[in-house]
Amino acid sequence: MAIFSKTCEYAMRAVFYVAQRSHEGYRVGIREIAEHINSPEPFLAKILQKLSREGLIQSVKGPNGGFYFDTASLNRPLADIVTAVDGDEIFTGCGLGLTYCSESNPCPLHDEFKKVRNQITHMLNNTSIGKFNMGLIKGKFTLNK
Amino acid sequence: MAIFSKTCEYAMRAVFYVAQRSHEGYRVGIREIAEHINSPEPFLAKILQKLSREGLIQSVKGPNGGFYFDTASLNRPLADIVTAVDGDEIFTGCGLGLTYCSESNPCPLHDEFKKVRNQITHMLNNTSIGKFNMGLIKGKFTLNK
DNA sequence: ATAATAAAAGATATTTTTGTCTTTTATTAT
DNA sequence: ATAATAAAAGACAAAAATATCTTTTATTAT
Repeated sequence: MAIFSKTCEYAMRAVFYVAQRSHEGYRVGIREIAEHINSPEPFLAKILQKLSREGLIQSVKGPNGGFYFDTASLNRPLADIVTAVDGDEIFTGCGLGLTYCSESNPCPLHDEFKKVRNQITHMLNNTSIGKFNMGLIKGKFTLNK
Repeated sequence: MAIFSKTCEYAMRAVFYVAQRSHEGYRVGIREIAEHINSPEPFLAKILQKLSREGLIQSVKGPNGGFYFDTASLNRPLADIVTAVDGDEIFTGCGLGLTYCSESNPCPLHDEFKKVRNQITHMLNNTSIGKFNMGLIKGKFTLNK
């Protein structure tokens, strides 16, 4: 088991790729995205449709259409993508899966697990969708395989 | 999506419960465990069978039988349970699900995600199976719902 | 030895996640 | 207006995770 679902992994990779291409002035078709982030094209399409419906990514149909990010969207935190796709369980859930685990009624792992959750929350809130554009353009980072 | 699989959550809760009862000198039947940690009994049985096969938990069949931990097992880290049940992806996997992500070929989240993984690894390696026995006996912690 | 107990093992079922295919709708260029 | 393009939507399929049921095996107490 990975931390994020496949769906969420694909979403994050796609978002970084589209952000980079947006930064370079392009819109990107679903095929190009899927190829570059190594994901199943029709499945990724579903994911991006969902993000699009929620206004997290922009898209236009037709020739020269595709997905892109406007400036406002580029500045959104990655956390918004994760929440849209996987919900907020990762930010708030109990490590042992206990619904009623809380400060006043803690599970054994509560205190230590809170640190993990906080780290994840910090990571996702402090990473904007466009944060890695330059790094990606310069080939500093990988997004496929 | 939670951090750990349902299977793993049940395993961790069960292990803490059995440890506590072991500490009090009892063996515990699968029904009692399932009731106290609020998990489906036959499914939990499968999980404990697996842990038993790997020698992580002790069991005896027949009257007065059940699951328990010997002293050596009580001192094992929770990480061993997680690994047995969910594998080691949570300790080593890339946040974006990239197989070839590494120090030399990092994904955009690599550095930040490493901190998350380290926190999880630390938590699971520094939590022994028997660590919360007294806290559980004194009612300081919850394991059900 | 026998009966009762409880885990182990095997087979099966359901649900969720992941993945695919087809049709429709919107946009653009001609 | 028409044809070409590309996303949106809907229906469907496969795989994995979760859950259940039945039979077998080992142990204990009588």
